[in-house]
Amino acid sequence: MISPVPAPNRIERQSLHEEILTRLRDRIIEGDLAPGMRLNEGQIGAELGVSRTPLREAIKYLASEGLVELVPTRGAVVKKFSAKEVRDMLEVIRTLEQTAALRACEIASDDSIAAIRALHDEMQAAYERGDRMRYYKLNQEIHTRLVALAENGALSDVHTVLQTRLKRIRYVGHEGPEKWASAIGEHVEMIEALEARDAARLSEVVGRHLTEAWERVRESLES
Amino acid sequence: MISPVPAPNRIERQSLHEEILTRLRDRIIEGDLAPGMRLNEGQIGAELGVSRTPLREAIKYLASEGLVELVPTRGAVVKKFSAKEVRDMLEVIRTLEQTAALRACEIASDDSIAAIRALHDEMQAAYERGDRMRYYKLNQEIHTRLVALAENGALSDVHTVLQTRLKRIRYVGHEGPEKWASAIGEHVEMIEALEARDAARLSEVVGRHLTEAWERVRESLES
DNA sequence: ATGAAGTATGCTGTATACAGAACGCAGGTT
DNA sequence: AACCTGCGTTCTGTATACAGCATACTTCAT
Repeated sequence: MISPVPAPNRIERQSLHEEILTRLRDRIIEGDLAPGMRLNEGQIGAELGVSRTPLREAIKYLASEGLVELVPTRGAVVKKFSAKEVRDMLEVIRTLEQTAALRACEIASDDSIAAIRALHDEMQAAYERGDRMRYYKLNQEIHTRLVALAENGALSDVHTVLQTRLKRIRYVGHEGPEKWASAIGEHVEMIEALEARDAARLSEVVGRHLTEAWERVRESLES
Repeated sequence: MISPVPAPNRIERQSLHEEILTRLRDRIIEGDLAPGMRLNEGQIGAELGVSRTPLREAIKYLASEGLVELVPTRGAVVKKFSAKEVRDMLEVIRTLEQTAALRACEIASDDSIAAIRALHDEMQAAYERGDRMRYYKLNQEIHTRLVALAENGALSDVHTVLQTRLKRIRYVGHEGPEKWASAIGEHVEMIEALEARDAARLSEVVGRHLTEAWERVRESLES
């Protein structure tokens, strides 16, 4: 049972469809709404304690983000990604992060790099504690921050969209501690290259990191 | 006055919000809905002859595409892009097209390249006729096709989104026949490099083409 | 027993109705 | 004259109502 939205909880004057949007995204990423599953508007609306109108608006937004697919007269279905689609997305992400890496080495301030280093240390700590969720979130955050260093809004936008589409899959793909370890090693290299402003090396490591990411998730996908 | 949607016109079983989506996109690109303009749901709904419900759904979709911005309790506003934002988008597009170019030289079939050549010839003809709209549409189509050659759905997706965001601006930027001419020249080079499967050259030309594109539009933007 | 046709139910797609917030205007006060 | 204040209008945000399509089930015929 999902707890309904408490009325005066949304102090931020956040509109309801926006809150629903976040909730649906989370439920998809967590796998509560599994790929291929049809979204029954009546049922989900009841679970969330909202009417179908703002719910439908949130679904349309998710459709544009690529997390659900709209099937005419049959509503929305949680998007199911093929192995090729995942690989394609990772390839685009690699290109985007490499582009960001080049620019980051030119313009990134010491402080912003230090902030990423701090996140990395925290991530490593989470790894050693075995705190999977925290590790995972920090991992994503580091990649987001790296792209942000390029100070290109459009670049961050498209990167975020693709990262969001893959969140569910990569979350599953990081099961098994041995997979965490290799990812950590690559991250260490990334931070070092960044601190040295070594664009070529950073680009190389980022590329390798995402190739490895593909290897980590590929087995969890049927072609 | 905008002609309302004829009821049985949508034979394709296309849902109404989808049709509205296309219409709104077109009106934004054509400048009928100018940047910064608020979208009055009542008024636009009346003009299109539809109720607010599907209209709002279409607006949410446009928001996710980045063509409009949602302001809480104040509805949607047509997104206004700064010079930097435009430049950033063009830079990402350049990266994407270069990535596509590399892959395209590896896997593109003769037929698919010939198809692009045909589009180019048609575009040149439109140029010589002075048919601006046709020229413009073929120009966009050629770029879309080039990216499609890479056979990477995610790549095409994000490219399309960015291209759509810039459509209005690039349309305006192509005013003045002298600007057409330079763009045509670059296109000729692109096709030749593609036919020769010369990835390095193609990537270089694509990069130059988009740098030029920035020069063509920059003056029409205030910083 | 199996297949086809008709019916019944549930869900989506769209319209309408209602509540609440923001903006404008008028009138009064300093 | 400028500014504050209160009211009214207009618009957004959400809920509800209704129509039409799709699917599943039942029933009948072969």
